[in-house]
Amino acid sequence: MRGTSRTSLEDIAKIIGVSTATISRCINSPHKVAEPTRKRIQKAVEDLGYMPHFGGRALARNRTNTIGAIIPTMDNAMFAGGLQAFQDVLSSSGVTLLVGSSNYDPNQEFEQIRALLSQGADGLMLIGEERPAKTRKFLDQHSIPHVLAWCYSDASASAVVGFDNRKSGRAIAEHVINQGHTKLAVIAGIRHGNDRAENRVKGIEDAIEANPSSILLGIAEAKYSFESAATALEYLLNSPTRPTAIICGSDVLAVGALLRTHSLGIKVPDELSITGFDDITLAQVTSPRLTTVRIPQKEMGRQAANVLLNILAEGQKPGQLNRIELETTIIDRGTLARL
Amino acid sequence: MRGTSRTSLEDIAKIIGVSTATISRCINSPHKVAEPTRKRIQKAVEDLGYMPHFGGRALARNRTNTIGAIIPTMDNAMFAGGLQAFQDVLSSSGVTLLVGSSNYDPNQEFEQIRALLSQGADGLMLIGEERPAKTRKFLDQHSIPHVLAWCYSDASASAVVGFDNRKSGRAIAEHVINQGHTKLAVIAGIRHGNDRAENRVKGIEDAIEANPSSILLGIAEAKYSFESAATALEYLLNSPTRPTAIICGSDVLAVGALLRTHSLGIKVPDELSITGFDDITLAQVTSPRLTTVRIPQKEMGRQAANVLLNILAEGQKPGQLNRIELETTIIDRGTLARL
DNA sequence: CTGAAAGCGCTAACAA
DNA sequence: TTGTTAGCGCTTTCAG
Repeated sequence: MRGTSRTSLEDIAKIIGVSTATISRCINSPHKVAEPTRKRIQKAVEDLGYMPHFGGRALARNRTNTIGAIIPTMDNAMFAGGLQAFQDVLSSSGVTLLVGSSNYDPNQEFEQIRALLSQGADGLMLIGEERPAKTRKFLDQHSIPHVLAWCYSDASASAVVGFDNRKSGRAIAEHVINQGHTKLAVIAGIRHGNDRAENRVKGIEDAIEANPSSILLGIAEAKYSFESAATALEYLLNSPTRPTAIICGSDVLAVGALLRTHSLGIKVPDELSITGFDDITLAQVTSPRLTTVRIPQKEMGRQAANVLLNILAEGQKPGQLNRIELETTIIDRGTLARL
Repeated sequence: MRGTSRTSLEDIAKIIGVSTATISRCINSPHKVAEPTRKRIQKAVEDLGYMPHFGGRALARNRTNTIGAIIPTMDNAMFAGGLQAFQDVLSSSGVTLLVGSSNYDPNQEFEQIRALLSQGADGLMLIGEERPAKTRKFLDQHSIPHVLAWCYSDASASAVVGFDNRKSGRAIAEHVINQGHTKLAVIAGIRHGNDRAENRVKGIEDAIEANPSSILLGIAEAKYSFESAATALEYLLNSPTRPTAIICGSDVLAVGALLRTHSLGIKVPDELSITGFDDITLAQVTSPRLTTVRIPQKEMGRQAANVLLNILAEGQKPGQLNRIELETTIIDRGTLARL
């Protein structure tokens, strides 16, 4: 129902008696317009609150200065920081960000991709590497400029800015083992269709394999909710041999588990160690505060934006590698005991 | 650099030998096209991965099925839940959501409004009531359909779906007073340009005024960060008379204060009570868990979406009131002592 | 430095 | 049921 009264270039043109071309020029490259004309135009534009019509512009220019990002969820703070940084960089380059969320569902992700492209997104930021062939083919077929974040692989055909989940999983597990733990268990996110969750577990398995004294007593998958993690914890505690450390695939899982230990009267870390992954705000707030793996969210967002802007500006040079690997760091706080 | 190979209606038209109009029809109202033609078209569309060009469509239809939302920050979980709910409703009506963030800055908000409208947003969701005359005039002048959330006022000229911050501020303060506290202090968010923060404080003042036995020892403003809240806490604790309860304008502030009490060796709630506002995840996780005011985020998001879709569909009827007031609830957990 | 005019891809009358 | 056609608002040659 809008458009009833939208001011168009032509309206302004009529009012101040110049051609639409001149006004367009004045808006896009002011220096190409004579000083007095420019002044007049700028005043009119200001007074009328003129905004260029996006559709018209998109049509004429064949690009939109818009980038889409699809994250699995907005519900917890997981992706918020990275997205904010991503957005900040884009804004300062005059690019608008469209955000979609997929709810961790590959089909929804595909639909969102279509929607955002249809909305005119010039490029995309996607989370993680794994997606159905259908989606990959689609991106490929239309040669959609895109960058993957929250993951890293040398083999990626796409531009990628992130960290190696497997390596990080291995690092935290080794750290736990180095503290003297041998009986380990894992609470992982749902791995199906989620390479981050999957690879973190693989990394943990790598570490255990490399340290024959340690054993993996069990892996429980849980949705990213406190309740679900708590259930997983109880399940793991009920195994014949009780683990001394539980490595969690995310902070939300770790905190869910930790909260349940409180109500179960289990002392962390004295009786049980718990580690997280992500280092979201939550991790600083629990008692004891959570030992976890810090992901360089902000950095990732910033760099991903730069890489994508770069691809958009220069085109994806065939030989060019757009892969940036960032490091994660283990943040030692209070939930991991030295045995 | 896209568009090199975008498939257009015309491409398809040529290939299968029908007019662009028929294809357009087939996409927008399939029943208006004969079965066999439809099949052929649908196959071609599928095969070629055709996506309608948003700009062209926007231009021809003069609307975009896109709605914009501008929230103060994506950085903490404050608005995430509401936004997710908002988005869910929109998606199921085939409307795309554009998200912008203003960083609590009225000027940035204004710029974002322009950007989103320029992007073709048919309507907007904005947080809070207070904004510069310039912004209000702009919305008015262009008669932009919009809904305000996170606030409520009978007097609002705009559609509004939210809760009365002042009333809620009063409610939590009265609750604290009813627990026997008389010496109160407040850690508020930055009130300038933020009516939610402002009104919460006003509500607290209302309660104190209505209960002459209680006194307000101080108000400290803090940015929404732990560190900043911690500083505010120390400031308040250093006043000649020490408060027994600190009412905070948000959970982030309350948790920041609470964490500092830990390092200060002050026992909460025995030596000091603290209350929050929002009931974000954080509040369930601290020790003790935070007594706070729950905001019906999801409900607010859902209803705001419905109101806005309704306005868009029917036009803003002059006499019609689009105001929905939701209730907040006090969640009693462990940081408020009975004296 | 400015204007005229040709589209960009799509939809919506209107005709056939 | 389908095709023809005239724009939607903007940018961009190309002339002047």
